[in-house]
Amino acid sequence: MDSDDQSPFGYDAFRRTCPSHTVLEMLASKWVYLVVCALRRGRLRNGELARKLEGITPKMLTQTLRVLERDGLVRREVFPVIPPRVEYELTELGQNLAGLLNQIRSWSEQHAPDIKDARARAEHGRDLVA
Amino acid sequence: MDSDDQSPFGYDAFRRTCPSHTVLEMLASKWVYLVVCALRRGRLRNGELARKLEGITPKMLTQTLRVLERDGLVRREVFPVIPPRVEYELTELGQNLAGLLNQIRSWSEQHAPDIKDARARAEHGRDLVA
DNA sequence: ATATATAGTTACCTCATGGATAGTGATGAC
DNA sequence: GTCATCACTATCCATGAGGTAACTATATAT
Repeated sequence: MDSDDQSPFGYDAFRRTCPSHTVLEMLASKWVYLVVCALRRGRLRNGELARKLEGITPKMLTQTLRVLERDGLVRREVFPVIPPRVEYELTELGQNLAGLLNQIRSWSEQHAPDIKDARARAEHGRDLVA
Repeated sequence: MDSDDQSPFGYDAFRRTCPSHTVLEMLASKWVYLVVCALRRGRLRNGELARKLEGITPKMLTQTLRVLERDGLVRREVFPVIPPRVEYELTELGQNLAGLLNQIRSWSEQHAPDIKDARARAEHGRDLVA
């Protein structure tokens, strides 16, 4: 893909026309990555998710799941019983996204050390730079 | 890569130990994607970047470039002349990141339509769902 | 003397994200 | 009657990312 030239520059154009923006915006959300990872192995109930995602509040869990559902990445199934039972699972699209997350993780595992090194060099600053 | 089980759950653990967090955090920044794309074709001066990235303010341009420089993705070269001349270019690591951005764009181009469809379905809501 | 060009700073303000906390509804167990 | 369970929902509030606008320094050109 070398068609970078047609890419919109300027943030407004980027947001309106570049598909990457949609995805990046999702991934920027604090819990999306974790929720998708948690669901990779199969369907889970709300409570199971809440326990698995240590530190998440019910509000953020629901909010995240609603966004994911709206975007077609997660399927929500409600069992009309009492007490309530609700299960969540990745759709095909969601599993596909998990694949992208693997690519990102793979890149990160390869290169995060370089970034950390650069940060360390920048932090200790010029006392080391002759 | 199937080693999802060792992945930290809970946001704090994620942040401290998962390399993906470092990268995702970067990509969440509003201008990083655009700046890296702008520099893909070669080095540019500050003013050239400012003109290319329609809508960016000098503050955000500098801020973004400083972060990228600190993380070893961008090299900054200062020419001691007046008026000042400063050029920026991607490091090898930065070009590598551009590769990841291409993967993300590729995925996005393939699947963003599905996401948009899902959103449209969610918006018009249940009046269409029998 | 004044204007211009370049590459930034600096101070201030706004608004969205997300955290904290408490409340809701329905039913079966005790 | 009331307590527990489960899956939320509602409300308020703090933090920080990012926007706005004005200011800086220096040498050359006029």
